[in-house]
Amino acid sequence: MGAPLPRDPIADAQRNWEERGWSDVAAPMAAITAIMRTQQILLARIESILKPFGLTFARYELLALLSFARSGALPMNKASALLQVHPTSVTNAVDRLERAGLVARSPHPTDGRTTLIELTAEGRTVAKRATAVLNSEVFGQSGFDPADVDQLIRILGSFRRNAGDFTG
Amino acid sequence: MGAPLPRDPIADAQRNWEERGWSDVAAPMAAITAIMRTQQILLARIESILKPFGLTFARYELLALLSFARSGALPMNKASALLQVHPTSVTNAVDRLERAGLVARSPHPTDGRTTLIELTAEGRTVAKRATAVLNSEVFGQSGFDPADVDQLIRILGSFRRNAGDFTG
DNA sequence: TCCAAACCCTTGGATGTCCTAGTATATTGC
DNA sequence: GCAATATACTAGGACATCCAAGGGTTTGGA
Repeated sequence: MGAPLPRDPIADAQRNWEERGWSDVAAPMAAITAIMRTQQILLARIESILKPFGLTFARYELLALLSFARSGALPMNKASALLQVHPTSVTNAVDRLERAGLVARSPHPTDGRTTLIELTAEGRTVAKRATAVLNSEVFGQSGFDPADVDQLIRILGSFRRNAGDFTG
Repeated sequence: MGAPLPRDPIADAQRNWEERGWSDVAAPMAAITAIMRTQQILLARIESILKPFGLTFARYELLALLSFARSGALPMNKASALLQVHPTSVTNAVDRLERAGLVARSPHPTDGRTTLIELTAEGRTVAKRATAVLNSEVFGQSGFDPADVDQLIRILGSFRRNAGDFTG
């Protein structure tokens, strides 16, 4: 977006917090703000990698999820739950993926309320290729030290559990 | 959004990656996905706290930034650089904050291209109140262990530096 | 001096997310 | 068996983010 700043703006914010007498919450504020910014950076990287495939991260996540489903199909509400996004976001993603010919909607055999999303052959191919590039270009060059990756998984996993994402 | 899942969907994804022979990138994939999800959770918490003030996180960040500026005013491009967002996002936020009477645009005294954003008296008051609630309700109850907060600041700070956010 | 290049902000368009409501189908309870 | 409640998906609206383009202002080199 722009040239690197001469100073870390989040560290500056943390100092500002401390100077105002909010030392007790300055560090968590900095950590949370850093998570926000890191997500933004990672998302931009991922989207730039997926752009040639005509995918966004939201659509890729859905494709990837379907590719791991035994039957290659999932009910919309299941996808919504597993991806932890609002049902309308799934509707949106499926609309676009369907128009691109990567997934297809089909009625649930026994529950008339439910719609199944199924990968098409092309969808499976695109998912595979996109994953390969993502693995080599993003996940394989995450910029995180291996030990730090473990720390992140542990810390954020604990946070997500406490936030009510899962119970396991 | 929904009830807690019986299993951690990100841990499942990591297992799926490993089973497909992508063990070398399974952990970074899980860590990155966890960052995405954590950001989503935190953003939702913050936005729900800010809603009564008529603010979103993007607008709050701009208000907070202005409240720490010596003169209480900043050029748009400076705000864009410090918040690390696209200039059009700042335009958008300023439009809404200005309509709400919390900031005011004024021409730069010497550079005709530049627009200064300035906090109004009400903007300063709202920023102060919103910060107080955010400190007590979010940052003060982040759900992160203090030691983990330090880890996050270190790990993500290093990542952001490597990503080109800052050089200091 | 003067025009091209650089810089600043805004407009318009595409996407994603959530919320609220509305329609259709299932399930439950009387 | 039928009405009330719950569940599943979709439509429309509000926001935020980014990109591409356009119009105005400054700067800098020929």
